[in-house]
Amino acid sequence: MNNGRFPISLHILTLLARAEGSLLSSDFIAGSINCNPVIVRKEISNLRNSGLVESKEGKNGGAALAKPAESIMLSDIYGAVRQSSLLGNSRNTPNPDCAVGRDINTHLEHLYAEVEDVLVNKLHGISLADFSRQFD
Amino acid sequence: MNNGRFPISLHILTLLARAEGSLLSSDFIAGSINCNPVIVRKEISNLRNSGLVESKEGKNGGAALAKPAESIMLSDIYGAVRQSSLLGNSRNTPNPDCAVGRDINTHLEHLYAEVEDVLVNKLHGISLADFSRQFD
DNA sequence: CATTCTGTAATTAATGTTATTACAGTACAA
DNA sequence: TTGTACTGTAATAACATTAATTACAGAATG
Repeated sequence: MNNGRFPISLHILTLLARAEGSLLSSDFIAGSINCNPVIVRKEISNLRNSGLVESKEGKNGGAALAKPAESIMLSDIYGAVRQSSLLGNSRNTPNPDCAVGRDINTHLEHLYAEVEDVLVNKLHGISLADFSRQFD
Repeated sequence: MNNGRFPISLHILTLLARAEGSLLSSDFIAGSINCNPVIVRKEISNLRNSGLVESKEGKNGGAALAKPAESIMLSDIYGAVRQSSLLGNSRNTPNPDCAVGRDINTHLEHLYAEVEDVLVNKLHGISLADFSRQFD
């Protein structure tokens, strides 16, 4: 994952945590992140699917946390945005006639699972409340 | 890091570990990875700069490990290829007039440093010898 | 019922990554 | 001493991914 989705989602959630329940519009959030509001709405849509955020349409609509910031762990955010393996994958399928090429993807997957496990454990120890408290 | 550099470098090094000192050509290695030999030469050049590999030009040239596979840790490989933060960065600079926007990059950096630390520790516990033994 | 907002699709623009081409230089071996 | 088989590296092109933009239907409010 080397795109901006994790930091953008964390930014959104930090703003929502600090808004303490009042609805924030995608325009306002985009103004803080300095990105396009459609990107914000897409990320909010994703966070909603993960149960972290709820949103309201129409005039005076916007988004708010779906549960207390104390109970949202950074690992939840990571899980919501994760899409590819942490340390990358080669684009081509390795040569099956080579002892290393044949099995490397299996062993890589195993390694990545182990490594991601320690990362997720670490993130599981930090709540959104912890993170957003730093801005006080 | 979401490109293929880590897996490609690990693939190269695994082949070299198993070659036990005999030189492998970039063409041979590229054949196992199934990528372009120039990519292999570039990665080898990078690994050489990190002191993990040595190579010889000219006829019958090629690459070999610069030190025993037992003393090359996966964290060394990670360090050799790492170029961007693990969990990504937003492309735009956030709004400095917003309490969150103003400080989020500082807090993100701090978080990333902590998280990367546990990842590197994990990788530091696995040697290239450990990894390549799996292919026996 | 005009206004302000979300939700989402479709397109374009920007960026990042890998492949390819090209060629100079090195080492070996006949 | 010259042909051959390699590395090293730059420059470019092809491809993939990511973010921005445009467009518009639909929801809630006053």
